[in-house]
Amino acid sequence: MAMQRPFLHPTLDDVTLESVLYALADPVRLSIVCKLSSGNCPMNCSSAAPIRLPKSTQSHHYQVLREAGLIRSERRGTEVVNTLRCTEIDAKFPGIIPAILAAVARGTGCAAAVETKIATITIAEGHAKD
Amino acid sequence: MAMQRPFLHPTLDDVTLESVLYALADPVRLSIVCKLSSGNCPMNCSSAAPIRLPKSTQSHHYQVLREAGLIRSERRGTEVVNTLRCTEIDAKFPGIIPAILAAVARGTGCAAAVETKIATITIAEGHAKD
DNA sequence: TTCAATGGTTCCATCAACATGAACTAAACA
DNA sequence: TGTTTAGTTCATGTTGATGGAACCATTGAA
Repeated sequence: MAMQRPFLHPTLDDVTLESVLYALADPVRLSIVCKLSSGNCPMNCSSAAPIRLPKSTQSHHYQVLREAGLIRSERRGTEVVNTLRCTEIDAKFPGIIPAILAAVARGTGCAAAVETKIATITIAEGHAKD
Repeated sequence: MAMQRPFLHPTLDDVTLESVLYALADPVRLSIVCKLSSGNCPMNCSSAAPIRLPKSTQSHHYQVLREAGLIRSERRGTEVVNTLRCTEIDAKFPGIIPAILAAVARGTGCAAAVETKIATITIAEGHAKD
């Protein structure tokens, strides 16, 4: 049985500012990074992503984050655990990640809204089924 | 004769972290912001954009920067002068813009490569004509 | 006034990249 | 050998970047 394709992580040299900014410019991905950052420990994909997000969409977002150099992914049995590469990134681009996370934490960034929005949709669907 | 359509600038409240990051995630736009920042004075579109960039492309990028809240544009006769709204943005999202500009200034960001790339193309075209 | 030059904008087509639903796969375990 | 779990891959509609062509407003000269 063929081994599953391994994950590719860019070296720090290959990480570009543009890719990092691009990866963080999406509310879902920003929310994932925030959750990984607040958890401070490896998290599998489902637990770090907003609830009720299609798996394919999750997989895509993790790929973007991984290829931008923001996270490191490792297989553990059936699941994939992800950790932030914040320390490395902060060594190359000092201050950027902390400033962004701080903005989100203050509520001026709207990553929190993703959870709220999805919760709202969930509620609306629940009502629709009534 | 009809007045030219006025520019629309978002209020600081309407500026989102995601839009700001998205706008800065493009090498051309990042290069424009750097040039405006280093100049520290209003600059018209052509002088802030990388050389040899088609006018329609410039126009598009200025629109994205304007709608993200990063620049303010005003008509002065036949030209449009642009200024950074860094002070405002920095009040809402402290530290982000300075950290990004610092990364570019150190050469770890690749916005400078835009000019280099275009200069290379220009040289190559020059050679081709020989 | 009329006319050309300047500096941008708008429209359009093209091509690449992203988001997501449907179908598929590897690993773990009964 | 099922069956469940957790992600991946494929196919497709949507969006964004790019750049050529045509257009518009302002300025300055004849």
